Amino acid sequence: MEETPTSRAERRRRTEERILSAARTVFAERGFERATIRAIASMAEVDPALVMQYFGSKQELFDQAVRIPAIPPLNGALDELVEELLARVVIKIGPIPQASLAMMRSMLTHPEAAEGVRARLDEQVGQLGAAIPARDAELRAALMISTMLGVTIAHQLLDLTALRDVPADRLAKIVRPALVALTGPDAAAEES
Amino acid sequence: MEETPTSRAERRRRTEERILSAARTVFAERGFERATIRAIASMAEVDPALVMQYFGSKQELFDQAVRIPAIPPLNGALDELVEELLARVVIKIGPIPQASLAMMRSMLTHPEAAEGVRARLDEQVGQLGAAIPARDAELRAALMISTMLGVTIAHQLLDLTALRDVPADRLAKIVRPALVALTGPDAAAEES
DNA sequence: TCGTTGAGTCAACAACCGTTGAGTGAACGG
DNA sequence: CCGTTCACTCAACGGTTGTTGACTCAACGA
Repeated sequence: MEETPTSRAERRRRTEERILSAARTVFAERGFERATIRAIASMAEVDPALVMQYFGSKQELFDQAVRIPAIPPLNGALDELVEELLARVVIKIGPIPQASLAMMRSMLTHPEAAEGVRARLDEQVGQLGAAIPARDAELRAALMISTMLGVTIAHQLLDLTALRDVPADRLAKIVRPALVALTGPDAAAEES
Repeated sequence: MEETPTSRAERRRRTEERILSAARTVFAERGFERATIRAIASMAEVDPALVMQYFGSKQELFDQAVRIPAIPPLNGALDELVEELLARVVIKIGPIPQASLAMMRSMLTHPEAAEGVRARLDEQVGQLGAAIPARDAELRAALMISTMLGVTIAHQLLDLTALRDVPADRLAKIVRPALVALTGPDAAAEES
């Protein structure tokens, strides 16, 4: 069973990843302000000073911890985009990356996190808006994103009782028509 | 011009309200953790110690500051309810009470605030669900509330660029069909 | 008029947190 | 084999924050 891999580079790599993992967990459940370097170090079974030595500051640790490997682009036909949105925040109910949860948890109280989320959402709004034919394309896209954001927050972070233990496909089935409705007016309903 | 109203009870009442007002402002824009008693006291032009003397603790100050005078009930026909929801979080664009903003700002990082918001939202979900005929009434109600929550957060707290300076009625016009879609299946679209 | 009450201030304590610098011992390279 | 490097620890500093106790002074009641 796994001999102690006493190799310098290897040990370094492992404890660094252990710290990052602990950081993601603690940031995700407490948010930036309440998360303490000491708690993260303790969970990673490491001295707090080591965290500083590796990452320089709490903010840089946060940045590295929430950095998502790639920004999955958002393009294709409108119907596929709706489905993709649903898949991302509803279907992927368990494996919503802890990095994203950490960012969302902190976005209302930590300015840097707010900026990060805003930038990422703005980007998605742009991509999504490009696929919407209606006037107000960007506005509609922003409202679609806002909707998914609200569902995610209520479900994952606030833990609304009515949303507990609801299978993903039931959520998707109900939310889908709402998203479609946001994509544009399907017929009349236009007046001065 | 307003002679100094040197009456003991009156002075007390006024500075207390000044502190509460400052608390609402600071809590709303910084959240519970980042808001400091000293900052609140400074804004109220009062010594920090006085805040403690009046309210006992930071948490009690928060409780009193975000306590909303009455819980506006939510009942009536379904159409009216949708309109009421829209009115509350979209139309009332300016005068969303600072107390509510303070609670929302803190709800992701401060457990007490989270509990308060959850309780209030659960209550609204119950009231709204009672007016929805479809099966999954409560689930649908929860998703409607979640949608409005998302729009409010994106618009008021995150300040999404696509939602900046958008007149309230334009928002309402686009969001309304989505809310209606969440109230239930209007026709077929039901299979195994 | 005079003792009492209470609004408001000042200085400080205790705890916590991010951060730092010196130090230790084992892996590394020659 | 030995000096160097480097992962890692220990103890502490400095700043901020919630909170407290003693104090001042003007309004109050008799």
